[in-house]
Amino acid sequence: MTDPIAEACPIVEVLDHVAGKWSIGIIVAAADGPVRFTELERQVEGISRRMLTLNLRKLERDGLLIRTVYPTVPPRVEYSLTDMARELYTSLTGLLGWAERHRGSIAQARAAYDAGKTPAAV
Amino acid sequence: MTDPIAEACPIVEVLDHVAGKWSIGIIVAAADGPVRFTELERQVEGISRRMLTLNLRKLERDGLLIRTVYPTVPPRVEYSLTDMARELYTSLTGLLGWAERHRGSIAQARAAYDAGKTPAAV
DNA sequence: CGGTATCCTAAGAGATACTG
DNA sequence: CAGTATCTCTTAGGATACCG
Repeated sequence: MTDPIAEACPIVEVLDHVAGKWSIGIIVAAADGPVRFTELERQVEGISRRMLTLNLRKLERDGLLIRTVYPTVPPRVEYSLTDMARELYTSLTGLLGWAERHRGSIAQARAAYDAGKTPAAV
Repeated sequence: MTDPIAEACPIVEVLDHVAGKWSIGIIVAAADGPVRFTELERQVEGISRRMLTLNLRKLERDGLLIRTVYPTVPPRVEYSLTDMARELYTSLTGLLGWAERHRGSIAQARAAYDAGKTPAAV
């Protein structure tokens, strides 16, 4: 089975974890150095505390994030990317770049598509 | 705002459409030529008819797929990638490659993570 | 500060019968 | 063949109060 489609299927599981709405934001936010929980909460805009925690755990479990706890008086927890995640970040930026370049076209395509459907409410 | 995080946020919307569990499979399946509905139903394994339709519409709306209907006696509908989508496919293969290279490590990381948590049920 | 725990709503997703 | 319509169940996700 060198068939790319057959290969893709289980991989999509992996991608599902990695390319999730929030995962990408978290990875990007952690890309340039260790980040603390509250920093993430601020930087990954729109995320709720719950979702942040869940995604953080998921990424940690998948071996993409390292969670370091400093047992100081005000607790300090830092998240940093593993090498694997850094490599992913590279691929991600490709995707990010694509999205950036084409989001205008996508918005236009949507508008055009909708224009051809909705007003047909004869 | 050259801040990559701030930039990433609206883009994630785009990615959300494009990097969805099924979208990737569909794009990959359509990458090497026009594909028919039933072909997709078979190739994107595990997808339900409903989800296939919904995702197909979504991708068409975003200007990533072109839907061509041949008004023949048995209806024939073909889906093919737009140039934009082909470009995306390139970025996607990068991600796919990453996932392929690391899924073993990810599985291991998961096992290790779980091993350190679950048996602690003292 | 860095989370859990809890509650609730909306969206995602499967199955499948029906239709032009 | 290529969908649509429906029904149902499971998650994703938001809000927020509380705790070590």
